[in-house]
Amino acid sequence: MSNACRSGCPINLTLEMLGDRWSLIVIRDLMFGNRRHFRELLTGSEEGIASNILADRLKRLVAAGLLTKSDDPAHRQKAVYSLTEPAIQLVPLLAQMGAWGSRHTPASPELSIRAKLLEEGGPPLWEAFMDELRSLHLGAPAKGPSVLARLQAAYEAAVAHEAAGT
Amino acid sequence: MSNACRSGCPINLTLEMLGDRWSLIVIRDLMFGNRRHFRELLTGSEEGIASNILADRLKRLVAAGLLTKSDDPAHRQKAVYSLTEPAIQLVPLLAQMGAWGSRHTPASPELSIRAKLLEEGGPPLWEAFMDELRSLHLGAPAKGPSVLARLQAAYEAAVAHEAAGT
DNA sequence: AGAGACTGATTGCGATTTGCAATCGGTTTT
DNA sequence: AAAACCGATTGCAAATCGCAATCAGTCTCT
Repeated sequence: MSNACRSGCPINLTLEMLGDRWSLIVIRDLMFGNRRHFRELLTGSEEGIASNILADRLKRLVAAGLLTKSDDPAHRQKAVYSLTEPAIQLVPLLAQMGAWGSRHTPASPELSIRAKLLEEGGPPLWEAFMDELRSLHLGAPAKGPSVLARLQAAYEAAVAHEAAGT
Repeated sequence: MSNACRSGCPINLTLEMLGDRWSLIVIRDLMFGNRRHFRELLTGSEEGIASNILADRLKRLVAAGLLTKSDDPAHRQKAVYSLTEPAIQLVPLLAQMGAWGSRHTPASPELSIRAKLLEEGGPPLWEAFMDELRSLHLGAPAKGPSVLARLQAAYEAAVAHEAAGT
């Protein structure tokens, strides 16, 4: 993935930075999965990323300025990964990606609930969610009710509804 | 890139389909560069894709239902590649990708003009552009003035302005 | 009709990337 | 002190990438 800088096209440069199979998965888990530590990212997601791949992607994303790495004050051995402002501004991109995937791939209906809610909310909801991420990751003040909790509640309701029979 | 289907998450499935360094470049050129033939895609873009990679991506995108391949009635040897409806619905995703890249990568200012216009236009402009792509690729009737021409004119004006000194 | 250019690919091959398993030294918990 | 946990690192085989050369079929030009 090193840098050849094939062209100055913004779409191309975005692909050079994020266009692989794992980088956006990591960012998705930090963004929607509320995960902060290496181990949470390693075992928490359904996709099963290998530890060396995760280590490599975290290193690259930190180097690219999308994540910061800091020490956990409570546990000296733990590293805490946080989204930076450029990564937080990927919310609209991931929202569109989720919306497209829920419409044009055989995505799980329960997992698509969040994507559809984010899509229906549109830019206003994205902004609220970005504010929330800023407060979670940068210590900025939160302004409204938790978008993350709302998305999660809708997902769990869908799962419960599914489990309770059609 | 074959199919392991790591999870049913819509973001993951979108990445499994499009998350590599070239697939979206090909779609970008079909979408914004008005290219239809293998040779145009091969030599037309700044990034310099290799012919075997292009052949592979075209094959995969056709198999995934994002492109169709048909014979050029004028030149029997030529194949014509067209965007299908699912690919046309990638417009918002590519718009967000361009917007993010123009803000957070060292993208060329001239090449960022189109991305910024698409972003400022928002969903209404995207819809108009998608209608235009449908008319170009599927033979549906066009409804308004050409968005593509407007974007291209803005780009060329920026290049001319740049060439004429600051 | 024949020479040559152009079409969409395909092949060979070396370099890189991927992903799995095992392991590491250090830290915290028991 | 022993065991579990932490964020990685290494070895290795497989897959992928990307460059160059090449291919058979089609079109143009004379």
